[in-house]
Amino acid sequence: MTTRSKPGPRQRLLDAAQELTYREGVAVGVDSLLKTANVARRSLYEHFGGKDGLIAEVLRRSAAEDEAAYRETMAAAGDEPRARLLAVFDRLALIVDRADFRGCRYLAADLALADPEHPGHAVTREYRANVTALFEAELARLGHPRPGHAAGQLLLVVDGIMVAAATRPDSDPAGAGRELALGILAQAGAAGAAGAARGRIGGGAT
Amino acid sequence: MTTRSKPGPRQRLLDAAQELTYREGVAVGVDSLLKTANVARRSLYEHFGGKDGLIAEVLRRSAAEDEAAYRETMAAAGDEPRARLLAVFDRLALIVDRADFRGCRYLAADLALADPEHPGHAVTREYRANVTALFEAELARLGHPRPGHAAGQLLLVVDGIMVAAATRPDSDPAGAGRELALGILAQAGAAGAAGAARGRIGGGAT
DNA sequence: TGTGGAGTAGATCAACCGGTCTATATAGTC
DNA sequence: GACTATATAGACCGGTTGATCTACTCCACA
Repeated sequence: MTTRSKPGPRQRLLDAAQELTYREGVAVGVDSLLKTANVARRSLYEHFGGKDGLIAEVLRRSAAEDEAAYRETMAAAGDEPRARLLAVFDRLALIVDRADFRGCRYLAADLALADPEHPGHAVTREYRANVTALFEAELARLGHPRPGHAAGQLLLVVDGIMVAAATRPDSDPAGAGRELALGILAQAGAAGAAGAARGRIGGGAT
Repeated sequence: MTTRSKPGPRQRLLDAAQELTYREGVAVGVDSLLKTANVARRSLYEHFGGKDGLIAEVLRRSAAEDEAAYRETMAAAGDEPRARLLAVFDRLALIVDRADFRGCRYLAADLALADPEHPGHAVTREYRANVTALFEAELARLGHPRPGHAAGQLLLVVDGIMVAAATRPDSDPAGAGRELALGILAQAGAAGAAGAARGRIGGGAT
């Protein structure tokens, strides 16, 4: 838009697609993408090979950005693992309350891309694995007895927050989810102090 | 399938659509629905007014069935509210592990139906409200200090289980979710014992 | 100067979409 | 037996989809 060193068709297309596929879903028409990006039809097929390639690339870029945002959020919260993890949920509360929030892009993509061979699925899978690993590292530092399990639980809560925020925003999903996260983190505190006092802690493999 | 008093086109169409829209999403083509149901094209428009009407009706029927399943599960678990609620998550573990599990039908429908005025959205909204109410009633009986809030949390966990099971089934989502549910119920136990002995805790209204 | 790659504009394509139509067949009822 | 409801079969419609193709413009660089 601004007359600033013209970003080039590829960039414009990625920008437009990133926004449109989130707002309207990955089922947006190619024409709509081209028109929004002010890009010739041919450029799409030159740069991305087709709509599927563009969508996959958009998911890749989004995932990289979101992962970076996770890291930044945690970095800004200091060194204490507990504070770093809670900061994630505080940030989630802000995201979810934004007027343009429309749910989780990756979940929507997975549900909308019927073909299980679509390259987008691999991207979303890796994204989730990376976020889980991020959680797990903090939980391990926190001394949680089952960091891998708890990381999965945290991601489950994150997923639940996103879904609840998208489908019934009145229920304060972020607040409810944060409380659940607190419960997960509390197990680390209890286990750290009292060991296996609660008894349920089985094979603690990652 | 059995040659049993021919279910009629309307019923056949509903049956086929209920299965196909779950397996392939609500974006299935009309032709595919008609062919699977062995129903004439015209019958669809006679009975449901169009594809949207059929989808809405399928969602209504599914919601009624699923609500009934919730009630039956709880009824089969006896009278104890805690056992009744945990039975829901035990059943969820079975559902999620079935080979034909493909995520939450209602969430997928909400994400796929771009038009916010689509009649399907009202159905899914009511379904979620009904399930929440079901949870809330048990939590209130359990003496939970914030049954409405906790019910929202339980539904958040249910949503999280469904999403996690659909997107990363290796993470034992049902087990992880059940533990979270236990934590929510535990709050009732703690508050219930103290609250019942000392009198009511604030905000006890539904 | 001029050549070639990149981008644009847009016609065109086959396939498919949901929906309407006519014609025909079947079943139940007076 | 005739009438009417309902269902079937399938041609047909306009619109849209993603994709291919040609023709033209533009600009950097040799």
